[in-house]
Amino acid sequence: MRIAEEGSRPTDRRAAPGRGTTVRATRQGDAVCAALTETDAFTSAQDLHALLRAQGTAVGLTTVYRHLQVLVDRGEVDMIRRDDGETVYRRCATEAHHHHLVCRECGRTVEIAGPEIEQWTATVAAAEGFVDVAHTVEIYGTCATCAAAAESTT
Amino acid sequence: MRIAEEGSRPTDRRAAPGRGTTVRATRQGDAVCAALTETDAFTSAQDLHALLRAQGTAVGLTTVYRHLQVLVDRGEVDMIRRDDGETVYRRCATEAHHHHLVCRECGRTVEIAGPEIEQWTATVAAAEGFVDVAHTVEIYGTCATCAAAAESTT
DNA sequence: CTGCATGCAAAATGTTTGCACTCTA
DNA sequence: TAGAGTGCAAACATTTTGCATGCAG
Repeated sequence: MRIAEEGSRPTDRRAAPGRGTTVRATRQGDAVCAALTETDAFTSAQDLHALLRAQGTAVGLTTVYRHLQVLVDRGEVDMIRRDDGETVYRRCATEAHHHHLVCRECGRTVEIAGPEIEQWTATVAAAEGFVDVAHTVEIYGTCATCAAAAESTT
Repeated sequence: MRIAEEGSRPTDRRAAPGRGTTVRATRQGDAVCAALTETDAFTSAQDLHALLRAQGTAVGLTTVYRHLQVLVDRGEVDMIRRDDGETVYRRCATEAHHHHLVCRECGRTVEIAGPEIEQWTATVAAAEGFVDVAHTVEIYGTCATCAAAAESTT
């Protein structure tokens, strides 16, 4: 069993809290942040890159990845791995622990808090003697809008 | 937003129910099944391949992937995507819907049923107007054994 | 001016596919 | 013997890294 080695590298740099990506304000950094703020859906680095490019803001794919990574490390952005393997990112309203209800059509996402779930996972894990517990809970479905659209098409 | 295209290809072939991988019994197919049955942990195709090879059973990596895919399609094997991107497989006791409590050290897994979770996700999704709902719930932690081992090492 | 940030090209992963060959039924 | 199964090599897709250059502070 392989465990991803967590880099304890000196990424201790912290920029002006509130805005910004890394220590410096750059056109690219702002662009990534902006693009991420504008969309409500979980977006992949590739899509984000294409989006920026189409929008006229030229940013290297590498740079997009790097900024996303920093934002995730900083907890400003949520990251989940889609079933097809792509990693998707989203700027969530709360930095507190929460889960997502994602529309599999349009990607629109609703943040949900579930005290009962936290409780349940903790209980279950404890019952089996597990410690240092974490969990992933994501709900996928079709939102009302997309369902209606599909309906009218059919 | 890209949705993985579900192959509705003519994989309608069904072998003797109970054992087997595909329609024919082969050394490789049996080996993959056996290896999967022997371990209690979620295992990646790569690890499974290495395992078989080390064990003396030469099987191509491609073949391992193909058998795993078939087994998953058939519902005989559970598949989840690890955080680091690798897809891991496991033969579960029940083919019914359930979740997993996975030890992040040794990979040992406990299958858990959570009626309250099913209930909760359905309720939450419905409240937001989502239909055709599915969910993923996995709990990760360190099992008692591994925790004890870590303890004595420290 | 200093050195963080950028981005191209190339490497690394993990997984899938084309195709000729093998072996089961 | 027919064709499912196998496996090598190559294609793929996504993400990461090396390195020379550019720009913010």
